[in-house]
Amino acid sequence: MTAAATRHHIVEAADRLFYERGFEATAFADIAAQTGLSRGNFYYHFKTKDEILAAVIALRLERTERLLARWREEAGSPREAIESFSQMLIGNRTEIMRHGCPVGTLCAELAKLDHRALGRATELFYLFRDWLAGQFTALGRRQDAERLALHLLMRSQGIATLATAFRDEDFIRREVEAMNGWLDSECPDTAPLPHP
Amino acid sequence: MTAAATRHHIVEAADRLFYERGFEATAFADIAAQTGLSRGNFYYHFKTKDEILAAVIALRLERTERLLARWREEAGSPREAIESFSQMLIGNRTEIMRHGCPVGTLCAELAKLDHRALGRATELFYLFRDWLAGQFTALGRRQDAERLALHLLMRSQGIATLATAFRDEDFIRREVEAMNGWLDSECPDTAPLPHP
DNA sequence: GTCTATACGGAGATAGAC
DNA sequence: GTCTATCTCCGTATAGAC
Repeated sequence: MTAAATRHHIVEAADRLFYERGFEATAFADIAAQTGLSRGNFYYHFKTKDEILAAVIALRLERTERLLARWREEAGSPREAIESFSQMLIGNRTEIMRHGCPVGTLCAELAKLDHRALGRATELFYLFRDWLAGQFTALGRRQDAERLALHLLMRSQGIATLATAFRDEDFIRREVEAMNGWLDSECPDTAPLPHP
Repeated sequence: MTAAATRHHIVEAADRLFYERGFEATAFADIAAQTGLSRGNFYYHFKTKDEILAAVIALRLERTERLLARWREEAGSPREAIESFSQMLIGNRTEIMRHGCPVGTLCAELAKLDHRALGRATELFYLFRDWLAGQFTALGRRQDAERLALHLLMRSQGIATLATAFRDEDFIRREVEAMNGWLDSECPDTAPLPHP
């Protein structure tokens, strides 16, 4: 295996563990168990645990950019693109009920740790915000596109947090419905036709 | 100092530190520094760190019950009582921007740790939910009181999470306004009169 | 009740063989 | 590049003096 491949392997395992258990609670031993590598080997690829965190955030940023690009390509309209966002909560409901939103929980943990990487992690939110704002702009809401985008982000975070505490799948579905209803009321001309 | 007083002193310090830094990231040494007690002394009052956590959650449950009772007493109407809830986000904005919501971030951390105390921590959410549902019932919305209550809780969590990541006070104020606007639309007959 | 001293394990990190 | 062995520090928890 090449160095780059091993490195990527480590980052992928860390990515999942940081999400499932949290950054601090994840030990090198956990990553070692996941990857089948020895602890000592990590230090050939990363000098510190913080460097692994930085690589994980970079990976998430790349993936998020690709995801958003795909949503835009596959959507027939900005409205449909936005609904890809809200549908994500349903598609990922199992993981969300167990570990919350990967972005929100990482930022929350880093904020408490007063960790220097918080700013970088917040970039993940900015990606979603700017992408959503772009869709609202395309819907003719250029003036308040950012406000609308942040409102959707806010709702997604609230849904994820409560879903984790309550472990309630119906709650997620109901609130995603309400989110789409809010979209209808804000952008009525884009609302999908009701079923006949 | 009596044993009960010392115990309470420990729990209060742990309460603050668990909120500010998180449960796992808080060490006995931190609590010792806060209280002026020695590490060894803790074990006279609590057998394990988990017992301190249980005591912290119990303290928060008591305090929350008292807070909700006070809100109800001081409010001139159920609608005013509900607005005490949304106003809390503004009153506590500084702490929220630094450490998030004490309830949401604790539940999120315990969920990731797969900690047995998660259920007990979730009781904090249930207190707010049931209290809010009670206000909606008093407003004549008995049928969907719980749904409305969870929606408000959801928004409070989303606001807190984004406020922590973005460190944006204006965002909080704007979303609290939107929250009150949502209240107006759901319970129009209770809406306060617009300023003349 | 509170202290000091200490056990014990696990964390991140390093050194050097292969 | 990857391993094993090891270092050091810090975490929770215990023992026992006062």
